Amino acid sequence: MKAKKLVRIMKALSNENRLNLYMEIAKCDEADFEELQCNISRIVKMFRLSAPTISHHLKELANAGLITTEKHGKYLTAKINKETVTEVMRIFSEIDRE
Amino acid sequence: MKAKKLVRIMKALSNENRLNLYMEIAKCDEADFEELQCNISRIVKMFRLSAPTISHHLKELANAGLITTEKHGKYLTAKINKETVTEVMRIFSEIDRE
DNA sequence: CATACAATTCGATAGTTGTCTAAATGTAAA
DNA sequence: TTTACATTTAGACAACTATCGAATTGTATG
Repeated sequence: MKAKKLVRIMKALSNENRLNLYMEIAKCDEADFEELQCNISRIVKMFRLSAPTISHHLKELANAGLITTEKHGKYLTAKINKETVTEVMRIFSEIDRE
Repeated sequence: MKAKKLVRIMKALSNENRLNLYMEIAKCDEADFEELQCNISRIVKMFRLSAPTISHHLKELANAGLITTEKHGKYLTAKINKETVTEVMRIFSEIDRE
């Protein structure tokens, strides 16, 4: 992975609210009924942040390749992009081995 | 690991120069003669950044628990804190599994 | 169609960060 | 002890970011 891409990933996770948002999305992935759980309007209610702010954060997470989003009717759902997780792990595991 | 700690780690790696600095220190760890290789004054010459800026970045990396530094005479050396690497990997591997 | 609600876009603003230069401090060696 | 060099501290400033409220757009449903 290019350094710039990794920077974008790290930057996306370097804000507490955005990191929690990502973690919350990760939790959903675990659950059986994704559509129900990872509904963003539900998340907007959970976090003490305005809808525009959540929308902005989601875009940054998506932009970094950390999540993907899908629109179902008027609702938005998000899920983790595991490929990116794997790539990040590979980088850290190399550092660990050195 | 607490979210706040992870945020500090991510923030430390979210700047391109600081990430490259960290990677460079990781490379040193690989080499046989650490003292020679990871000398910070050498790194200051490598990067197109002033000494104060490098000093500032090193402090942030150290503050996040990503590196440790040691002073040998007038020289400073740095090395990767592998414990932190392991912790970060654990978090990502959990996300990967979900 | 009109209403309600989800999400996004826009524009503003306070706070944070990366970087520098200048000055200070620490340490080795002449 | 003077000099030289490594590093840090302090202070400043431009650029970036997180957040909001208001306005807009999209979509389902009464």
